[in-house]
Amino acid sequence: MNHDTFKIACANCNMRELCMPIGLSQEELERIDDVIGARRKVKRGETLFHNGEKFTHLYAIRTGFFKTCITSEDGRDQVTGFQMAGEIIGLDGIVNDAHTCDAVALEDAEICALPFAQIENLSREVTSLQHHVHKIMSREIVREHGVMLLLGSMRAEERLAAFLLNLAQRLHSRGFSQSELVLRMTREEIGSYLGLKLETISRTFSRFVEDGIVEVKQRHVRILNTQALQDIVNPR
Amino acid sequence: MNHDTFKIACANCNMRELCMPIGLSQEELERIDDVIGARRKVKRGETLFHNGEKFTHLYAIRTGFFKTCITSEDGRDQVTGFQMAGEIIGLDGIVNDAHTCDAVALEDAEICALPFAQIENLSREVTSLQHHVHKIMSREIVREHGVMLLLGSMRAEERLAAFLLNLAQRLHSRGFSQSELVLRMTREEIGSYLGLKLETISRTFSRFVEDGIVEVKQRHVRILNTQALQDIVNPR
DNA sequence: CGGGACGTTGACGGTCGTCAAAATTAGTGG
DNA sequence: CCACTAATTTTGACGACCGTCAACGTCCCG
Repeated sequence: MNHDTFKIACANCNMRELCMPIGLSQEELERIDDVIGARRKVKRGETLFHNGEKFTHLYAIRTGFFKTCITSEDGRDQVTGFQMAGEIIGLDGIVNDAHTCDAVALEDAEICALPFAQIENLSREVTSLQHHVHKIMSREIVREHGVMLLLGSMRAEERLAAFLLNLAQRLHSRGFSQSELVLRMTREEIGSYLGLKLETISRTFSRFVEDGIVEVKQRHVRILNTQALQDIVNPR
Repeated sequence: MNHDTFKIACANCNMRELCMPIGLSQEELERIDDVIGARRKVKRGETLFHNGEKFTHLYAIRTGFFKTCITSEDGRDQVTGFQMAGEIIGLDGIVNDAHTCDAVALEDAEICALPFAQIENLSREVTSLQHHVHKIMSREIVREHGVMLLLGSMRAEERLAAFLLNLAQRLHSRGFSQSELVLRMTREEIGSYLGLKLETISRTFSRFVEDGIVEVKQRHVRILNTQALQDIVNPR
């Protein structure tokens, strides 16, 4: 491995509360530290893992921003999610010991590689870790249910509004502004995630701007009227 | 509880290979038996659990057919999946200790209630059970990725073709015919799952019949040309 | 400063949703 | 067992929404 690797103790990691169970004892934290193989930098555009690759690790995002996407046999592409600091990716690989999607960094990122076999070992002894792993997987299932609702029953405006609100909320919970966000992905990637074409994304942004709901300057978005976005998602 | 409950040993259950890890020792099988609370009958139209209900059990389907569906605040409805014998439902409830969807029996069914706390306990000791639980959750995540691809990038014909092939394949792996199937759900429920209106489902069925790809008599469907369906899903 | 990736906007057409009516089936109670 | 009602399905006409194609504009990076 000539990757750029390094190591920081979980106890010193500011993402701890997000990716690890809270309420661990000092001893348990140290044991988890042993599990963590290495931190690694991933440059913008590089893939962390790709479809078909053997599954060995989960990855906790320390900094940066990723997309995961699948490609069907006939070349159709679908972004299945955007992930940011504190989130875990690679869960899809467990079932068949191989990843079924690509994880691509949309900006320079740092990740912790977590050897899954060791996570299973340790979670047999540390109950809170075991439960945490179950929760992370369940959370992903629930998130995808939400995406199915969005893709199955919402119109373009509703999808984009829901997308912006979700992104803003996640950034806010990480200490960023809840009204100002920088999109790390292209219009095409947003469209792929939302089941729309890039032109529709662009047009819908323009309509939001006309209506004074957001300001858009390239990938910089400022939400001027959160309530209006919520009303679009949840019309009465 | 005045539910209609009963109990059959896992060792005697013909669904064992589907819902439980293979290669368990006799002793391990017996311990899993202790975990299983009770089998229960669920009549057509009844719900096994519903949105908001406290999460305590996973459910293994022994016989019958279920749908799971979520409802958004403004009343939008989305079927998130159809489940049949051998499949596990309720995984969405883990993350917040409450179910986030309804599970409704589409035909009379029998299920095994699996107290999740006991599953966690036992899977700390039985490695193969632990790994099996992880695989089941990962499989659900991968399945949902597939649905996202379908909802995000396929046209009506492609969605329905993919749906029929998936159903036929799952029934076939359970020993049923791979060309003859009985739909347990309405056109509206198919439409909700596929992100289409019931009229579109009906029309698309009619087109398949015109093209000699399937025979449809109400909910009885006979697939006459599997290859044609595959070509629709995966155009070259 | 120049080229390529990305984004915006317009015109037009197709797919699917909406509304409506009729046909068929399933369910219920007498 | 039959009659009656409710539920489901089919089919048609029409329109809205979004995709397609095309041209142009903008930004970023070497």
